[in-house]
Amino acid sequence: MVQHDDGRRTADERRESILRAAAQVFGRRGYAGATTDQVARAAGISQPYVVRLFGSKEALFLAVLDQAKTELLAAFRAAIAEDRASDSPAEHLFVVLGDRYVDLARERGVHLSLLQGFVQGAEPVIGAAAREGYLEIWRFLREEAGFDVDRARDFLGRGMLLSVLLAVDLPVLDATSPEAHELLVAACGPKLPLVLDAAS
Amino acid sequence: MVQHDDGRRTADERRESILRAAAQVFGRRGYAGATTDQVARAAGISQPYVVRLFGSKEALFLAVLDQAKTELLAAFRAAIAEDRASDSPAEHLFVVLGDRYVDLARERGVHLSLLQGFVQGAEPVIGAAAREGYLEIWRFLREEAGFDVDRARDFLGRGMLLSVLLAVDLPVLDATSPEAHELLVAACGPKLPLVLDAAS
DNA sequence: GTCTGTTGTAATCATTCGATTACAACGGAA
DNA sequence: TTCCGTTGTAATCGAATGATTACAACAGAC
Repeated sequence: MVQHDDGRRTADERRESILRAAAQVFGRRGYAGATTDQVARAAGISQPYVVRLFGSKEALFLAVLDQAKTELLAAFRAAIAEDRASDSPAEHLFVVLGDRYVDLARERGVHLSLLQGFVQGAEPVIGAAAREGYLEIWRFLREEAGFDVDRARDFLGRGMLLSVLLAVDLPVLDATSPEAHELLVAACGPKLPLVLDAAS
Repeated sequence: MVQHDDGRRTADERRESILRAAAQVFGRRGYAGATTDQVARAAGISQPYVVRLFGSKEALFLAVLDQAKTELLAAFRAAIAEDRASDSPAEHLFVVLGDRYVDLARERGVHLSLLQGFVQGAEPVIGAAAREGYLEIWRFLREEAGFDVDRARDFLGRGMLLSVLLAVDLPVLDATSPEAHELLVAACGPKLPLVLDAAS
């Protein structure tokens, strides 16, 4: 048209920024609640282009889930590698991985989009992918992290608690509600400030 | 029309059955993913009547959330009353309330609709109600159940874990995946059979 | 029997949203 | 320059959906 294109990117670059934008939008609104147009605006492109680069809204959501799961496991594996290097007590791994999980809150959208996927168990395609992803995380905790059943369960429980607190957006009440603050401290520990300014 | 009405109920009775149906539908599909028509069919009435008896889809969802929270707290308070009657160690309350929480899985929709509410923190009205509900549960654990911060956090973590497992519908993999079974046993304990046939 | 308030639905409306189509602009190769 | 594949959008379509309206059927009061 009138103005020349000064923002041309390769399709792969576009797909990456769409994935980042979609993780935010799906994470906050959920699969059904989010629109491809919201994703498009967040990525700075038009709605039809989002659909064309991923085929469908469902395919985009599956890609978001896969990327979130991949990032999560990559962060965990990196933490294990470091932990193995410095010889620390085996028990320490529980804390180290927990810290990494909280750190991921900075990566807006990882926890939230994963949880939004888990909550879609009734969807035929998405539900199956979400279940498989959940099992993959469980398998990681049991086999690669070496947690026994009880420890893996406790770890997962702590993780689900933090994820739900982020999803319900409890950080917005941190300053005004002492109980909310108490709960957030209990869930995040000393890393609460990090979570709080990631949420704002 | 041709067939005479043989199913007339009072408006309050209708509201109750709509609430039960809506807890199921919203619980499985989520707020945005569920339609008022699906709720209507599940309740055996027409879609416009659902809207008229509750004003709007949003108001219906808020009513579902409130009812689920009320049922949850009522079950907990009943358990505490029984526990206080028989003199049991204070530590035992953690197990007793946990059992009640798992028992609620029989009441299809309580866990799921609550979780679907928590996941809607970005919605202005629903998000605020969900946060308030979450704090109310936390307050209960701290004040009425008398849990210290760590115990309350662990309890809530166990609860969120179970809720997410139900939401992702992991029970459908129990028979075919040993890992899924292991995870379900870890989360439900000996009450797993109860959860499994509630899910089918 | 008639009148009135309650229960309930069929029809329909306006909006939203994912997807499709047609087309434009740019870039590199020949 | 000409051509063609890639990147991108405007316009639009059709289906789904929450809500509204108009109306029907029944129950109880009188």
